[in-house]
Amino acid sequence: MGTIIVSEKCYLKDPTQTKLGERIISASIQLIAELGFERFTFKRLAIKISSTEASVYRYFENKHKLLLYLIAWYWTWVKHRMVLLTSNITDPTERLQCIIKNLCEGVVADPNFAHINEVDLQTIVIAESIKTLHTKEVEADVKDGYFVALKELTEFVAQSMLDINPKYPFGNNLAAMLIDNIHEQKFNTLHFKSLSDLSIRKTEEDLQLFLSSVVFSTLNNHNEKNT
Amino acid sequence: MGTIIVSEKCYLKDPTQTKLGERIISASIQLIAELGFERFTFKRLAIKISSTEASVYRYFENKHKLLLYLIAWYWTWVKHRMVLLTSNITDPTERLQCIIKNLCEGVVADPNFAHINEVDLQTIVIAESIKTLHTKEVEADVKDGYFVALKELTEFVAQSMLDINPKYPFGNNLAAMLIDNIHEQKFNTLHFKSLSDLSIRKTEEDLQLFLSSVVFSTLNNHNEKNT
DNA sequence: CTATCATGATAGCATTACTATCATTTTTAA
DNA sequence: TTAAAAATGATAGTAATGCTATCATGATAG
Repeated sequence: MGTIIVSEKCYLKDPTQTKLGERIISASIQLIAELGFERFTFKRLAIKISSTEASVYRYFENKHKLLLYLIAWYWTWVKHRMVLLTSNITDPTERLQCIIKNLCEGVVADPNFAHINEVDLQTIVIAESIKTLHTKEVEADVKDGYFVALKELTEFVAQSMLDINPKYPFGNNLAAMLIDNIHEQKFNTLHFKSLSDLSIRKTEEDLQLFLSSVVFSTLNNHNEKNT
Repeated sequence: MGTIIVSEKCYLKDPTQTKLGERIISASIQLIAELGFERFTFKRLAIKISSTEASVYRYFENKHKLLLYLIAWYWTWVKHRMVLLTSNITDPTERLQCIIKNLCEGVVADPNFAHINEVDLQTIVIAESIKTLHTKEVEADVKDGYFVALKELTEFVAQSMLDINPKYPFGNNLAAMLIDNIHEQKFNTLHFKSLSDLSIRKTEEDLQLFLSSVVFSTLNNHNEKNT
């Protein structure tokens, strides 16, 4: 059993500590993936887990906070695996290749977390995560630490880029672009096909090809200019 | 007086044809920019223009359709200006430079459309446009033509990229990434600073530097591989 | 075995998203 | 000029949503 620790700010009562809490997490992932965040309500969730709205509110202030929790969990989990996966790769280029490959690939269920369906969770992140950022409260939410997981992953990726080209001035932007665009491209390929040339059969392969070419071309080209 | 034609699907009654329609558009731009789309309601809008909820509903089915209308207007306007601006540039590289520059720059009020505040409208597009795509109904909305304006702009940009390198296989993806990422980077620089290295003083200049380096490096690097 | 805590059950309230109806004003066309 | 038609205003109402409050019940921990 692994443990992913999510900022306490997201919840009123830690859902990992009780049976009900685990049911809330498990069912909300299923429901949000199925209905989309707009149609998801605590009422529906309560019915699904044979509990009550009031009980759900004892764990999460509102559905926005619950979504923040799920997405923070996801990025913490992704970053954790990313660090493990790349820890013994010494060549910076090889490491960044590995990072991009893994970000592009669809996740598979992680047996360490029985009550979390990582595949559905990734579906949620692809479709909904941008909505947690694009709010009027985003600055307060950033300050409150709701996005540390995403920030740490971005910093990790940015650092791996700077390992290849220490003089590159926009590491954070390129890393943020990479992480964000993976979802955009996947989303477009699925739902807005005319904006994408990626093959539907091997989307992830093509995506990796596309994005690593963008990233490495940019990093290397800047190198040339400076040497 | 210019004219921007937006898909009829967006409205029940054409807002450009009446005084009340123009007041609805004008005030909704102001209100959404000010409150954000979530807190914006037809009730509030009606009060602002000294009219009634019922009257607003006679023009737009719901606030989602109104947002689709505003965003379609914006992209139609941007593409229109982009085509004009680049029509007499023959050198493909110069043309793409000009496109990127103009996409990165903040807009200024267009005297041709007195009742539309283009600056506020751009604020809305930066903050909210992604939400019109990330819905469960997106495929139906794409089919219904709500996004033709964005699609046409993307195709135009993609074509300009292929003019530089006809063999580049991901023109639509690179163009979509460019258009989308402009907003993401601006948004991050304003509201999630640790994800961005762009200077706050000259964000647009830096953004242009960053994005044109990404785009041209990618296009040229692919060239090298193929020659 | 009792005090505390987690949950369930139920009620209720304010806001939102929308529809319906009818009165009034404005426009248009004979 | 006037009657019909169209646009808007005024008002009401309904269902769903987001959230809070209260009290009962059942588990559990000291």
